[in-house]
Order: sequence, then C-alpha cells, then structure tokens
Amino acid sequence: MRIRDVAATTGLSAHTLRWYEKIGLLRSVERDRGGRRLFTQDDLRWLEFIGRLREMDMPVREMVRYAELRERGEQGDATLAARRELLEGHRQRVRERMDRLAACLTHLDDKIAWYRGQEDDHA
Amino acid sequence: MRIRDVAATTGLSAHTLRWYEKIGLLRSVERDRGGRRLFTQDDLRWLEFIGRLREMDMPVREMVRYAELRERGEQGDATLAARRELLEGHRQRVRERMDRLAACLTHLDDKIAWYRGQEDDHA
DNA sequence: CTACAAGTTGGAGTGCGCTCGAAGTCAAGC
DNA sequence: GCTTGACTTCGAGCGCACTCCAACTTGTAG
Repeated sequence: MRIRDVAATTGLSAHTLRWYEKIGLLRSVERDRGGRRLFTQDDLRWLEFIGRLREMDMPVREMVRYAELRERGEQGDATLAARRELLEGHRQRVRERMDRLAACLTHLDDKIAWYRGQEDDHA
Repeated sequence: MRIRDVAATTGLSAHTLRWYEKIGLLRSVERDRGGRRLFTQDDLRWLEFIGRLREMDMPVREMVRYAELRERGEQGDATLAARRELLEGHRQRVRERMDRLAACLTHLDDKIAWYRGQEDDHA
C-alpha cells in the first residue's frame, strides 16, 4: 500500500504518516525503487493500535517509547513486561479520567436540569 | 480575595487568572485603589464551574461564549435557552467521548491480558 | 524613609500534535 | 518524449492553552 491508501483507510493525513515515521512511531517503512513508502498490513494494524492509544490521550512520546520497546523486543521477550507496564500505567490514567468525566457530567446534568426549571417557570 | 488566594484555592496560576480575564472568561473583576484585582465568592464559584467544563475538555472559546451569554442575560432570561443548549451540546460530546474511551479501554485490557499470557508461558 | 514582596500591564515564548509550503523526483498515460 | 500528479525531503507555521518575562507601581513592615 502506498501512502495515500493508508491515509484513506486510517483517516490520518499523508503528512501525519510521514511525521509518524520521522519521530519513530512508524519504524522501518519499506520503499519502492522510486523511494516511495510501501506500507504493510502489519503497519496498518499498528496504526490502528496507536490510533486507539491516541484516542485515550496517550502522549506521542509514550507511544514512541512503546514502539522502541516493541522493536527491541522483536526477537526476544526482554521488553514484554516493560510494554505491559506501560500499557497498565496508561489504563490506570484512563480509568481516572473516566471517573472524573462521570463526576463532572453529573454536575452538568444538574445544571441543565436547573436551566429547564428556569425555562418552565417562565412558560 | 486577592489573586494569590484565588490561585491557591483553585490551583490555577495568577498568570492564568489574569489571562482568563483578558480573554473574557472572567468579567468585571473589581480592583482596589491600587489597581489590584479583588475576587468575590461568585468569581470563585464561576471558576469552579468553568474548571469542570475544562475538565470535560470544553474549548476555551466555548466557555467564553457561555460567559458572554451569562453576562448578557444578567437581568433577563433571554439567554437561558442558549446557555442550556450550549451545555447540552457539550454533554453529548462528553458522553460520546466516554463511550469511545470505554471501547478503547476494552481493547487495552485485552492487550494487557495477552501480555500476561506471554509472560506466563515463559515462567 | 527605605526595602521588599506582591501586584500591575503588554507582549513574547513554550509544548504539543499536527499541518503546510517549497523545491525537487519519479513513473504512468498520451 | 512530455505532461501530470502523486510522491519525496526539509523546515517553517499554526492553534490551543497556557506560561513567562520585563518594566513598572503599590502597600506594608522595620
């Protein structure tokens, strides 16, 4: 797959995909003889995965760290525990975030209910 | 209350409080004869409120819009519906965000479980 | 009266995550 | 062979939400 195909299927821009490679989020992307990037199915799966991490607000720096561990651990399992811990740390943060969102949402619902009350009084 | 007190109780910096005033998020903050800001209990409640909106990732622009409506509606209720709609719109976005977070979290939990499996295989 | 902390203003700078532009290369269609 | 358009690299620019700096004024304590 070439860059525009990946852009189309992931929703990321070609600019962003090149930038991901530059910062080390995408590693060892192949080229054809013209120097154009060729993405594999594995690359797509990886982009899907980091897309979810991003959706959970993982900082790009941390994703790059995960990518590094993944590459270093290609042949062995030396980095398995480190990767799991990184993900667990993030899971914890997401849980806390969701809890805070839920709490704020309760307040917001109260406020909206109050506005409805005001409007009814004047109806 | 002076700016440092508000900074201490809200956790916002004095810089940020001045900036909030500049962009119109805080309106009509009083001054003493030396020109120093004097915040009221109402200001504190307002800061608490917008703190929650911020925690729910409402853009500052939208909070400013809410602040404007609130000021325009001080004497009447002309802006009540508009304010309620603004909040309802944001509530909807927060709900969607939480749903997406929950979905991502499920994937993340699966991934973490997979890592645990790998580590156990090698134990 | 002096020293000094805490405030004031306006404007510049920061970190993040892209996003865009310029200048050049490559390959497929006519 | 020439045009067209998608690609390449490098580096600059942007929007957001602050964050900090410089230069100055104010009010309190010794």
